Amino acid sequence: MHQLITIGNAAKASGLTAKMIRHYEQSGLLQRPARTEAGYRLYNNEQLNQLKFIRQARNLGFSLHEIKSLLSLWQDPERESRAVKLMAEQHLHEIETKISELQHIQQVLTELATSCRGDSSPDCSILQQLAKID
Amino acid sequence: MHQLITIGNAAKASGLTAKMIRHYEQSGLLQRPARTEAGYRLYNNEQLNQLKFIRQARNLGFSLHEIKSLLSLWQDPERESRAVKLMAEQHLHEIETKISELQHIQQVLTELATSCRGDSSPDCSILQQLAKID
DNA sequence: GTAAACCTTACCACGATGGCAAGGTCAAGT
DNA sequence: ACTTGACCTTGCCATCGTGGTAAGGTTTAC
Repeated sequence: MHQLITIGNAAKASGLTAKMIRHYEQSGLLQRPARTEAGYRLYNNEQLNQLKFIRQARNLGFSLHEIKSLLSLWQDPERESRAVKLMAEQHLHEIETKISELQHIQQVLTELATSCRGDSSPDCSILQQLAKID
Repeated sequence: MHQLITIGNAAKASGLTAKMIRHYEQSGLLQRPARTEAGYRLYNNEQLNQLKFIRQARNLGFSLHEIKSLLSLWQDPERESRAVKLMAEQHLHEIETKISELQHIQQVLTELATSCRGDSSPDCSILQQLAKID
């Protein structure tokens, strides 16, 4: 099954865009694929799976830098699952930190929005609060 | 009290950096401040309050574009508090959407991290899941 | 044979911030 | 008066991930 597909089809099959695939190659996530005589990129099945892997990891918010490591680990038969788990936990920690920050903002914004009458008068507790000198 | 301060002191007093203050001026958030003969920017008290306002709004995650609107509303005695409240609610909605997205990621990552033994063996359910073809 | 749909590279853009370089200015200490 | 250090100026480049556009070459289908 050494089926080779062009970048547009690889994009469709992976859920990425051709633009992103080229960018990932440029960023060193992917090895340079084969080319036709005319210079068209050709992807085999293994490379397509790598693209899908990247997409899954992107959907979980891993950075390209992190994904580069994850791909290395994936392709390394000598890896220790410890290393992978560590990356997941670190990323999880960042996610949880961001959630906390956003929840704090959510709380403040909710209070502000609630306290503002929101009518045609210029009096606005939101602006008052933003302008407060603390 | 027409006390004029240079950008470094305005930065300290507002909690921004001089770099950011110049950038906000460049982006049209702030009117061009007075200058000394040597070209140093000089900020008065009203402008300092604007800087503090910007910082508060930035801390709530408003974009510079949104802050430009908020500043306009703040300075407009004819404003309707409705407009301000609407902006706050729209921003709140975006925040809540982001929180939901991150919580979904959090859930998946937690499951993944839990399911991986994290030892010296190469077997790793995280990688298996990322590589899954769905 | 031509048109549509694909591919190539090379640029520029976003948004908000940081960094660095090369230079001018001011204030304090000697 | 002179030096030193701390400030200020502008301008450019970098980040991160993605999108756009332009100018051109190639393949496919009719």
